[in-house]
Amino acid sequence: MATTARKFERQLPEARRQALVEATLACLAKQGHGGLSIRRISEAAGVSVGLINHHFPSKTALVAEAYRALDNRLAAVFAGALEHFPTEWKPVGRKKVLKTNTLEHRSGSIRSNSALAAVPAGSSTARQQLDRYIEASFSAPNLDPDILHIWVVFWSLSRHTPEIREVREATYAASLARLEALVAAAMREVGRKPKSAHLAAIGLTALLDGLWLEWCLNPRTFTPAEGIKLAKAWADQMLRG
Amino acid sequence: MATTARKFERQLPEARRQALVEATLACLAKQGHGGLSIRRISEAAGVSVGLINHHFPSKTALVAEAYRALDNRLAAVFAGALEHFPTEWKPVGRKKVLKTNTLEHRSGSIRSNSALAAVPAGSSTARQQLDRYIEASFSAPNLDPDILHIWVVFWSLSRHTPEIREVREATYAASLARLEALVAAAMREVGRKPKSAHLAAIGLTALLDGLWLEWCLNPRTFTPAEGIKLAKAWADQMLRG
DNA sequence: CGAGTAATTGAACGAGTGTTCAAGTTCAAA
DNA sequence: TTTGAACTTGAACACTCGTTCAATTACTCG
Repeated sequence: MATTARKFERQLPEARRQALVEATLACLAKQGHGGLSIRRISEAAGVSVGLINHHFPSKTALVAEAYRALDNRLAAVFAGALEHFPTEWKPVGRKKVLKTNTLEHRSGSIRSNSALAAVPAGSSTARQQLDRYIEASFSAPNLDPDILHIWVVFWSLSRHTPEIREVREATYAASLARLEALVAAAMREVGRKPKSAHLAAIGLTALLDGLWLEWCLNPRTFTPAEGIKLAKAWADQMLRG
Repeated sequence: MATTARKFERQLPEARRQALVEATLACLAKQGHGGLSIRRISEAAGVSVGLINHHFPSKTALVAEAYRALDNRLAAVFAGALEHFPTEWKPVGRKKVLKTNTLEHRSGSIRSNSALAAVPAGSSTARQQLDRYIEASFSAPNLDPDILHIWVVFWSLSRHTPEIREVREATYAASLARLEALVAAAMREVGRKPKSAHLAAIGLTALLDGLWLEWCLNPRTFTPAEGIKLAKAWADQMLRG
């Protein structure tokens, strides 16, 4: 009588780890800091409480992994948004037809950041890519209060949890380096020396983070279009000196 | 035999509430989110666990009160920084001697925000006050990683805790209104209509919050002087359009 | 001084925490 | 079909959590 009724399904460690990371992000999005409990996460993943510590040395390690996963996803979305302007040398005088479109993202795949790093000096598209970057910051799937709030929780954890702090340090440095390269390229386009690119990238990141923060806590404060306007105004000023 | 050895000291509810709020902020600064426990706070305040719920209906109410207290303190520091430029009509051509000084603040007193609201249209000091505001953002006692991090914890709580959310909403609105008045006054000084003052104030607040966030998580990213430079560059751009 | 008010204590409660680990189950390889 | 490695379970452990409340203490007022 129903001898084939399995009580659970074995999975490869890699797949299970990924599912647990996904469940962690889901709990975080739904309940914020309060969602970060072994029992809530294991229930969301449909597994028992003991399984988490079989695949991760500690809860903190799982959270750190979730941080990395979310950052990878964000970087992929940005890279995808930038790829819509191919970084070729030939097609220069291209009109900005794509500007008004809502972006479409492949949200799953984790792709290399080569698109940003490969921005050639003097390319006529760097500024357009910068605009793309800004527009992607205020478009789906990034502009989701639940998702944005996850960053706030990670930030609040990073100060007193070394493992989380290390992830934040590394991901921030990588993200800043990519943006700095883009800013430097845009500066060269307008004939400026990219001396201040580093600080300018820090400022733009801070502005975007600050707008994200406010918008996720109260989306009625400003519209996405206004956010884009503010960030582009910053970019303008950046490129003028 | 020492019959006068009191086991505890009675205090007026108001004083005790204030002490508990202070202990809450101290725990928050020292341990972040993990410091928000009845036992830790009561120990820091030197009282028993039961006393908190005698003076506050719930832990959340105490945290909300601590939020309000911290915001009041911040507003007082800003108001104090602005008062160093008296809002008189007479002394116009004043040189900017005070620019390089490190600020001194009276950190305790909670004063009205009339200083900011009273900025007269066409006053020659509005832009200087704006600079003062920015400088105060990156000077003691504001620029303390432990203190700045408290804001991050409050932000992380505000999304899923209605009582905290209400405090954030109210304090943000008030702070934004003050800054907007200052920005509008500075715009009028340079002959611009203050139409965009509201959005500009949102942007400046976001930039400052974003810089605070990054600096408190990793003070090595940029120096306070660089933070001031970035914010003033934003102000410049703001006043040009 | 003696009585009343209320600030304060601290044990107790029930629920939730992350982690451990022996026992059970699945599935691929022999 | 049997073996065995390891993925999975869930009870158990030793906490910590916020809150309650009867008892105690301090101080004021009459």
